[in-house]
Amino acid sequence: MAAGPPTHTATPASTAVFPVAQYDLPGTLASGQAFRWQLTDLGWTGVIGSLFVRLRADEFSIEAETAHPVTDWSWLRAYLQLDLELAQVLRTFPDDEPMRTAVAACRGLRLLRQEPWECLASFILSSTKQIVQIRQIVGLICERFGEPLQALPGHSAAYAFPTASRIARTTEAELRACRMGFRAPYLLATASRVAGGQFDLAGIGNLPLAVARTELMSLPGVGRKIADCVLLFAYGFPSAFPVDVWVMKALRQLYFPRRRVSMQRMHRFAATHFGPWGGYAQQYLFHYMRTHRPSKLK
DNA sequence: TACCAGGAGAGCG
DNA sequence: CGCTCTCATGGT
Repeated sequence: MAAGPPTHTATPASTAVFPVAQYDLPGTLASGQAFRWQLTDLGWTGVIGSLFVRLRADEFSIEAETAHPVTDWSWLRAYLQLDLELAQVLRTFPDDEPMRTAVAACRGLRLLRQEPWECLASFILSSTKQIVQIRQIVGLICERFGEPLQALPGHSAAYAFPTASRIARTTEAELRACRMGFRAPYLLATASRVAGGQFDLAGIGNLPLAVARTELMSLPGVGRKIADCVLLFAYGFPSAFPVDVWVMKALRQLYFPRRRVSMQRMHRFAATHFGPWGGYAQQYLFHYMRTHRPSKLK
């Protein structure tokens, strides 16, 4: 099964190559910040906005292909955050043993810049779910409620992430049929508020971090952790520091090995200890714990 | 089989 | 406040 050269019957596709340094594309796409990327034998495939995208990477570049003509690739540069100087970010991390270990173990790990609604909805579905299950649920709602898209030859059908108004027009039963359980009423209610214009997702990015967080937490099914994920992964607030069970265990184990620390104190510690790019540091700790010491939890 | 998962919200003391 | 319980489902 090969991609094959473009034929006269196919929609003209586009290809672009971006030089990169210190960019671990597979690690980044699989690190639990986005849930739609899949590794196929032709590369990593996913959907950004309403475009099917295939990515391939080597040490020095990322090659992107779309099923439709593209001349302006700025949307992809933004999604992959290609203009970020990773070295300058790493330099702001605290110079301590846990951080050095995590950075060494996750060379080239990056943060993506995702579309706010997709990010918000995905993380509402993430609560107390393993990443594989989140991917499955997200896949189901895309198949059932997302707009069909043209994929590149050799790839299975692709769908856009369903809009808030489309989700708002579903029923709780339809959503539960996507295996999301008790998260269904949360997603439905939040989609209704966004689609109905009672909540301004587009304006969140212009607010100060604390205000933006409070706003997001007013949505059904959105607490501190999910709000921080959206602030970090979609709006790019670099100091937003999501604390989930993995990060909590990492912080306890690495920084407070023999002391009981509450969630609130941990947030205070994180805010002061990890600096202006704390969110980035958090992703290194999260990914390090998940990929390098899964058995050392507890 | 038992335990746990990128939690949130309600109820309680 | 801060703690505990429940919620639904499937992976390991």
